[in-house]
Amino acid sequence: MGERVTMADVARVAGVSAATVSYVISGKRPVAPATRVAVEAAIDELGFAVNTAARTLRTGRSSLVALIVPNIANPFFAQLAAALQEELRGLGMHVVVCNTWARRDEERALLAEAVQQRFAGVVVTPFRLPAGELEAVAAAGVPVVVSADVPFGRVDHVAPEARTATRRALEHVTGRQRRRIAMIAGPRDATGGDPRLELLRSLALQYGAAVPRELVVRGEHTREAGASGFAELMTRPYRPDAVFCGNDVIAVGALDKARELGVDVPGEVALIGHDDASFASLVRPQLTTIRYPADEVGRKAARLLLERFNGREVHKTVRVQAHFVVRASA
Amino acid sequence: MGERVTMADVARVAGVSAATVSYVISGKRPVAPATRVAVEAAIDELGFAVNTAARTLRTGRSSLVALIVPNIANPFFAQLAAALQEELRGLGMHVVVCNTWARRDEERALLAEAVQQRFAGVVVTPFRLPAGELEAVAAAGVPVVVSADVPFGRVDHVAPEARTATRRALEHVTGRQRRRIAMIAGPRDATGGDPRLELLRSLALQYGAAVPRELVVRGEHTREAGASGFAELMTRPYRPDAVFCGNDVIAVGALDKARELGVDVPGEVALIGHDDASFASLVRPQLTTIRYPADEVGRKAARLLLERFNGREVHKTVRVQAHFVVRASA
DNA sequence: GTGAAAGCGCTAACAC
DNA sequence: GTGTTAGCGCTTTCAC
Repeated sequence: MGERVTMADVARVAGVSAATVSYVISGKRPVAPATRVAVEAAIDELGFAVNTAARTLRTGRSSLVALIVPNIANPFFAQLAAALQEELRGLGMHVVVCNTWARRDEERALLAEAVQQRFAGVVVTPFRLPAGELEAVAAAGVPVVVSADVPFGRVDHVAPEARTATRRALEHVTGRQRRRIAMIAGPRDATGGDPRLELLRSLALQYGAAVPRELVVRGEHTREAGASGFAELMTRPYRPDAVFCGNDVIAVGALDKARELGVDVPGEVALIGHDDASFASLVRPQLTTIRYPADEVGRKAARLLLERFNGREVHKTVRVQAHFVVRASA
Repeated sequence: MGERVTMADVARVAGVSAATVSYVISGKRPVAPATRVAVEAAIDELGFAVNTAARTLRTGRSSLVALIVPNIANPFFAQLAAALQEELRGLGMHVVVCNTWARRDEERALLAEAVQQRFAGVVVTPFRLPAGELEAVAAAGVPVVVSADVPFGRVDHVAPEARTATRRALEHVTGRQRRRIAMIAGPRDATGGDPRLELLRSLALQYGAAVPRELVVRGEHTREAGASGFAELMTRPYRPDAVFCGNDVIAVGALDKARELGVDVPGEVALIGHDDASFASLVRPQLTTIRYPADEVGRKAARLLLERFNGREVHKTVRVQAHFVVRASA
């Protein structure tokens, strides 16, 4: 079982040279039908599979795609990973998962490694990385797809189209006479600021609502931060009647705290998340949220990577549609 | 930025041979302190990193560990992945995620690939794979760690110790005068049968309860299967007053259906899951469940792999403790 | 304690 | 349409 089968073996059995075997597999130059058949038969007979290490060494291009995200245990990223892997699998490429824990040094180190090992590509959701550094990775020849609300330099980008969904959310909330809107946002030092907050703010005025500075609290994307953020908001003299959250994990934390404090959701305070992580429909009350389709992001990221492999040079942005999902929390 | 730095470059700068650079890095033979310092300085100066493709080609051993699971989007496996990656990261190893969708052919194909590409190791939760096939992988020289309730041949094994937790669950349930115990179990054709069901059954009698054949329904590990399984149970003339579920995903589906049917949980029917997936404390009522510590499984699997790298030959089983977690559903 | 050199398996010029 | 060959960057004998 430990016997390595090489192209040389296949070549011998098929009565051709190793080069021809290589060309049959890659299709990079024409091969006579009869030769092709013989080679394919030999491949099957011997159970040959290309040694990717040798190929990588020779071509300077590995078959690995790094998925660099804050935390793969966040269901949003887990689902993205599944979709990406699914899409890449047919091409013989593998997805390597890398958690950054939202730390800049980890983001940087992982990216550097992707360059050094000549990864086939990188799909990244940067969090604290300076925007320019992704361009450097792309310039070094590693295709980069960023999955984020805002662009990170001139690299391929899967971007949500969230304007309409956010409008719907505001319509929904203001239609129920809620005007004092708060947000439990991400940390202040996240690269690219907080586009979800900015979008909400810029749109709120049109609906006769506002997100005043004193109703914005910040923290990590954790349940704990959601809980303490919500608690803080409830102490404000100008108390919010609707609370948006940077993502669903935060929203669940807020829900925890609301229950603890005896604050009725959505009676007293409407609560709205972002992402539609798998658990959003599991919590009670079920989470009203702005859905970002993780699996579509994964598929589109794979698509962008493929185009790069096929020679595209100019960077490109593709959009995925966000949707306002009304459940019970608002 | 695209400039490759090789050992030869480092050797030139340090004024030694490439072999010495290699030995400094690997520590496989003694190097004079002065030489070591010079080499390390050169490595830092040039920002050298070993080319893993070349190393893999030469040594016949890659730095990749495959995580082969039914679905990485299941929070249990996502958490396992995070822990595994965390643990392996310091050793310069990477985790490749592979979804099998619980299909035997995928399990087989992924395993075969791990052998062909000489992966450093494999962590697998088999589902429909014949037990013997894992031994074949191990025999081919790829360290295998199986994460499953029961052994899959003579390979390393991270096994839950669930007896005590299951006893506690039975005590809890029977202490509340519930004796008609049902289970929504996994599919019949899963390899290794259904150890969770068997354990429950073998213990139930000691608590004056029983899990009669007509109160066992089966399906995939999905929310839908949980819902339809629960619906089916509710039509039984001998209606259960406690329902155990093969995992928490199933339990959530059962909860969905209970709500739909107006069945009070835990009033009419107690509901108990397995795993303690992250969402278990999110659903309402919060899920009472038998917790399997995913992150500990990930860490221990990494540990077992390391021991193999360091030369252990005999297979080994390590245990992780399951715990009965009482929440609101039972 | 260190170096020289072979070779892992593949791809891509360069022949013919 | 096919073969020959060099060499990717590393590890590891073998030699000193």
